[in-house]
Amino acid sequence: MKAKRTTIQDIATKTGYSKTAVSFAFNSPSRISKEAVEKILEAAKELDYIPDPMARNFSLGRHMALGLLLPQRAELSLGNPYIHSVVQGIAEVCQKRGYMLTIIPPLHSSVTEAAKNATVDGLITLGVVIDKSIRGILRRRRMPIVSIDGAADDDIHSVCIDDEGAAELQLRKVLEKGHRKIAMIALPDDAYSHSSSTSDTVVKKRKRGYMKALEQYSMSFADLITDKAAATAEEGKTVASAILERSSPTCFVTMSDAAAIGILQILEKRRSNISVIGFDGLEEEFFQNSKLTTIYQSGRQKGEASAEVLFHLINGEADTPLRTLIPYSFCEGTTLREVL
Amino acid sequence: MKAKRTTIQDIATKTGYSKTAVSFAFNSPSRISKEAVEKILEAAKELDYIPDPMARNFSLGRHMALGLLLPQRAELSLGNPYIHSVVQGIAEVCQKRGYMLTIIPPLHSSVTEAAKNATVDGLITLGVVIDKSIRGILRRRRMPIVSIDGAADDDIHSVCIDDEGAAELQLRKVLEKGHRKIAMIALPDDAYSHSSSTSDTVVKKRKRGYMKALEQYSMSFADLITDKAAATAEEGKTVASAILERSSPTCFVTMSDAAAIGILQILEKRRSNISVIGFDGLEEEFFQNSKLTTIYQSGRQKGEASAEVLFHLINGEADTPLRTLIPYSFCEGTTLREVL
DNA sequence: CTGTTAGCGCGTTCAA
DNA sequence: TTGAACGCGCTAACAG
Repeated sequence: MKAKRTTIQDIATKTGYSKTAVSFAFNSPSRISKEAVEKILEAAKELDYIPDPMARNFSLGRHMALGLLLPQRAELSLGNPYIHSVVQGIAEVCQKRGYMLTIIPPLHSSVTEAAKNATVDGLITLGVVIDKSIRGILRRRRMPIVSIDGAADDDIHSVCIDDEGAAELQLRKVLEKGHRKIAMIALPDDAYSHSSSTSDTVVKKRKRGYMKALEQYSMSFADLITDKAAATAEEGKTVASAILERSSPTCFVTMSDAAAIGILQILEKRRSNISVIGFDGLEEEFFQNSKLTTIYQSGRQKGEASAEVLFHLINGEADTPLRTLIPYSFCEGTTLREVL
Repeated sequence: MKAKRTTIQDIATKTGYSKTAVSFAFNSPSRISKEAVEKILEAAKELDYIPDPMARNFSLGRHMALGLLLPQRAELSLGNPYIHSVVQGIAEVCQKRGYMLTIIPPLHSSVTEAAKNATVDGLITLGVVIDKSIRGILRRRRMPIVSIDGAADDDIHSVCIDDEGAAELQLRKVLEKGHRKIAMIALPDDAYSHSSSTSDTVVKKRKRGYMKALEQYSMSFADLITDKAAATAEEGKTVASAILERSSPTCFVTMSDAAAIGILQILEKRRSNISVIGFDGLEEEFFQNSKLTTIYQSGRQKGEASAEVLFHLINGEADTPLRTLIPYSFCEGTTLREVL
């Protein structure tokens, strides 16, 4: 039926050389005579031969690809501009090294299944996803992994910011502006991983930071209106509407810009001038138009750093740092106002 | 040195069954006795065995991955939010089918090389990249391809909008508002592909649309200030600065929001209220904060449609439409003002 | 230095 | 339920 691809054997047969010779002609031309190389390459051209990269990689025991394990459904994960900037960072480093970047959505809703079937040389995870079963699989598959924003209480290589410090800064800015009726919108902690309940997650770290800030004003969590929202505008809207039903904060503090943007939309609709401060920060260019006050962390830098670390691990370099810290900064916008 | 992964052979040896039996235990348990399945799976657990997905895919002649061929360096491609939404759309469909999405940056700056080495079941391209050499490679590799925003004068499956109509609409809106001193910022046409010079590219189609709109006002291209900019904020800034040096348009018309945003930044800095209209449209949520007036096309829909078509091709379905048309719409913002 | 033989990698599948 | 072949290219070891 369908004509078969030409293989290395076809070229060998056609030229009268051996498969080995053909392989050499492509990969180490110096290993055989100039004449042979020429003949072989010519025959290859005639027969439309291209070595199959899959067979090649299989033979060489590699994939030439890094994998990014999405913690949730693709719509949710990739809908977050922060995650997008991480993807960008990883892709840049991959490109530099001649690698591809494989985005791996949960398989049958299971990150574990996805990890089993990933055909890549190493994995990067986003958020808290590395539970025991996944670690087991990766160990068995001898697949290196780097975690971005993962729990920090284990021996997995990770890249993150000082979440505690960043959160403290975020809330302190709010308190400095005089806000006292504050709605605190956290990220759901254990959305993906159960093991996270005992791990030191990003959310927990940030809460410690909030606590520190509160203490400086002799306040505690009990003085806040608290709720949760995943990092999507949709959830931000929902939670903002719910909160405004039952109370009237002067400021919303969120753990993601995505949620903050949803909240802003609700506020705009109501012509309310309640303050909002987000977390993440969009990349430079697209920043300016949205004047959201936020804590900026560079997803791109995180992506780059994690890919860099992962390549170290893949190449078996020993001196790879277990933790990589990325800087953060307060980014002034127009959505955090002084309380009069 | 490093302990080897356990293979199917290890399980076979340990249980006394054959490789075949082990394979069946995993893939079609009904083919062998219940007892055998149990023993084998238990042994597999003990020995920490997981079938190697690469070997599996190799054997089955597939990859379980779709590829997205980036037309330019990753920073540029992925920096464009429109492209990001395309990625999102593709990823969603991949997820639904249990596939991965492999992002393939140009290899050694060559898209052709990247196409040679892509280990995927099919490719999606963005913009004009399918020149002769790439087509040859894909033909030899028997790799199906779908082109988004590609030239439409060939036999490659493609997904696009009615660019001519959309461009006409865009410029007509501008003319209706009374603008006559218009700066038209096109996309560079043949940035990636030389063959495009004879193909009916997106840029050419849009120019025909502009022409139609101009004719309705008895104008021609000669009445416009024209220039080019790639789809990045950076290039938008550069070109805006250059144009403002030598002339004073009342409106900038661009072929990408990315460039439009750069232009807006320059105008804001100058406190100028020159109008701007873009092309692409950011996804819903993140739209509202940037009030850019633009022609909206859903990158996500394009991504979904192209992946859907590609899966049809991979599965050898015959009834696959050669052209898929996605809708577009005018999106009112605040950056296109009436000329007094 | 040029070229070949043979076997590997790992799971799948046909014929028995 | 199994042995052997297969997919496709790479490479150690060896011969001239």
